[in-house]
Amino acid sequence: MTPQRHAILHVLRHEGTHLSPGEIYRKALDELPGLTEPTVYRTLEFLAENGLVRSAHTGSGRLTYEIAAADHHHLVCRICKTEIEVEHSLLVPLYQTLETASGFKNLDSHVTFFGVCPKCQTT
Amino acid sequence: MTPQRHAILHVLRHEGTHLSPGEIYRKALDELPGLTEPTVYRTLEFLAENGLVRSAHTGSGRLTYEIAAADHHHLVCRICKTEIEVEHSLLVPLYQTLETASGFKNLDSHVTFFGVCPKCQTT
DNA sequence: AATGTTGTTGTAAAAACTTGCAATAAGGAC
DNA sequence: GTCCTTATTGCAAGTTTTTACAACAACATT
Repeated sequence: MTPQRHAILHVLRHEGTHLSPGEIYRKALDELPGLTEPTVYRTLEFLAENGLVRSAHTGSGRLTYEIAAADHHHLVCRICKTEIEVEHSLLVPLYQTLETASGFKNLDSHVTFFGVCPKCQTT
Repeated sequence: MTPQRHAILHVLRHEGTHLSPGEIYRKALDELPGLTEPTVYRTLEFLAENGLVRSAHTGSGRLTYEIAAADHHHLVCRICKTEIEVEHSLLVPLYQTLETASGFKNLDSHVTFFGVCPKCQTT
């Protein structure tokens, strides 16, 4: 655990929500001047591989990171970008089906679904 | 339908598989010299919104595009990147649950799941 | 203590992607 | 046909993300 990794983890823990690499970089810079962008990207990748943070896809194909907590997924409104969390328990049946059907194991516990939220359905 | 859109659709139809925006740009350039990168990105977004192509997330959070065909999803091996298709029918129960639980509608029919394929499980 | 190995970082540059804006083309109203 | 509106494109510049590589620190071996 290097100072860089601590700083980035601290930012994510403190913010509590998911942030883009750029946002993380700017915030972590306050804590650790001299930190560079490539390090942030590499560190986030490292932390994600080791289960300390989670990455989530945004609609536009960029990654966003948040501190690892209880397994959950995201459901994002395509129109207004409102976002709600989905409990992992809802996916368990699907995951069992997928594992049986494909032979794959260890399926990712952080998927982002897109749809249209109740508010935007009426507009 | 502009020449740009035709060229890009043609590339995707011809290749049959999913490609990155950069690959699409380089291939479409042969068909339509003068085509520019921003146009490719904007066109892909447009075609995806109108259901002519589909975008899929890669592990690293980039988008990849393929010609729209029967609804399906992807299951990608985190280790060796092997990729298999998952029929949409397997997700139908989950989607019904999600829609009931959240009020969201019109859930996206192109999700990418990550896991470890049978081959890589033994290694 | 000296050496070698491994892993992490910063630097510099490249590649990928996005944005704002002016020019152009296409279609509708009159 | 002319004018107006809307949509799409290319250009130029910006931002974000990735890559290659050299320097450095930590640690094990001898």
